Amino acid sequence: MAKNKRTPIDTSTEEKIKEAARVVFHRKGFAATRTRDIAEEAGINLALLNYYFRSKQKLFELIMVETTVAFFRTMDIVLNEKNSSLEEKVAHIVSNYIDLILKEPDLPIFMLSEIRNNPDLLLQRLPIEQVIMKSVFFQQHRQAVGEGGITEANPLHFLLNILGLTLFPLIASPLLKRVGNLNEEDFHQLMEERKKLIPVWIKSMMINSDYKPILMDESKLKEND
Amino acid sequence: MAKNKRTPIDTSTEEKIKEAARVVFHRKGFAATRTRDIAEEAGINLALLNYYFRSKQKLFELIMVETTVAFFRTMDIVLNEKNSSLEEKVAHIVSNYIDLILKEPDLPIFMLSEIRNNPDLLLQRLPIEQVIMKSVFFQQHRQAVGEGGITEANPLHFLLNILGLTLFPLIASPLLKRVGNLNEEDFHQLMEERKKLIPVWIKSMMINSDYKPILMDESKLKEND
DNA sequence: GTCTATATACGGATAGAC
DNA sequence: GTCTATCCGTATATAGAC
Repeated sequence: MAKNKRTPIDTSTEEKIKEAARVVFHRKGFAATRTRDIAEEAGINLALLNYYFRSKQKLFELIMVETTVAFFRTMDIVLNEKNSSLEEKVAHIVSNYIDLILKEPDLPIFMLSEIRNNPDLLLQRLPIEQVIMKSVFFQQHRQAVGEGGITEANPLHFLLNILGLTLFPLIASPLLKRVGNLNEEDFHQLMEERKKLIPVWIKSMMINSDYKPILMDESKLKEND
Repeated sequence: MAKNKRTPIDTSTEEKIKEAARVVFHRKGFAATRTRDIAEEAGINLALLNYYFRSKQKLFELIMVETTVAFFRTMDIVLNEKNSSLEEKVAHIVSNYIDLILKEPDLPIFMLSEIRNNPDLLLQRLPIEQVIMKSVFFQQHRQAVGEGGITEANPLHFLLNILGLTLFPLIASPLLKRVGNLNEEDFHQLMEERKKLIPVWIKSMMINSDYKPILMDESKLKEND
């Protein structure tokens, strides 16, 4: 905050290269990306890339970390909302991820590919485990299970189901468009439908139909800001 | 069949290279794979690769086509079973894909990555659309919708839900293992659980609970062998 | 900071001996 | 068919002028 002296619209060369690198790396992955592609995308000279970032590898790691953090922040924010019910959180996760990935279609495959190539390097340092397993979301899940409101005790199944229903069509979108003969417009509409449908499906598959929404935060969770 | 004169256990050099190429391409993708990696994996000399397959590109396309065909054959066989109900087909799809991908963990990300890099080349020629949209599975779905047995009229949602619940945990397995602190054994067990759970979930989320299983083939489908 | 020119390394592919 | 040695294009990275 204190030393943030960048221009409001940060169109500096360094920032242009970073943005271009993000786009190209996301689209083609590390190995298939040439530094020339990035320079061209950024509209700058190739030598400047090394001037600012030393190497392709260093630039990539920078992008990779930023991307991963951003991806999990989307989840972190929703999973730890203080004033929403479990059902509301489900709807938020679905909606936020659909919006995010419709805007950044290359994000999931990029992350999954590159994490696979470097499983430890990226995952060992980030506190993903903490963020998810100790989240308000999981606390609420545990509480609902205790009260007989949820039929499946393993919270991983619960989260996997939400993410599977939400992310899989986005991940497999090239195939889906081909199989269903959908253009971009149709595909977006299908995903908008799923924003409404998935929370309903999750409810009927995992939440007892006669369970009263007493799984509000008020009862158990303290707001310690 | 007629000209199949290969040795029973085909351990020929050509076959060794192909198998090695399959493994390495699946693990690292086209761009990150060096022909030297394949040669090493196969335990043969680098020059032999070009002797048998002319180029890295040609070898890759061979592997890619074989992989894609095999992947969709798994779906094709189940989707067009003549003597199974819709619910049975759901269970078969889930079980078959879980078994397949536990054995070949790199398959999904490999296919999705490479299809993305070359959307037309691979998908335009294969009759994926026909296989899926005109399958017995989809006919049965349509019939069940007509009889009020299924609540969601769009068959794409139906198939996406099955595949999303099944494939997403497999696709995201490195992340899942980290988040849930699962070793390989735990992970396999989780997927075995899902073999049983997913068909039940699908039933409760998309199939009317009081729907009689009259959606058998006998009534409508002809066996025209 | 930004450019041109170039050094250096790496990977795909082939020549030619065996 | 299989090997060794090598060629050659391409991509990363740097030197050095401006």
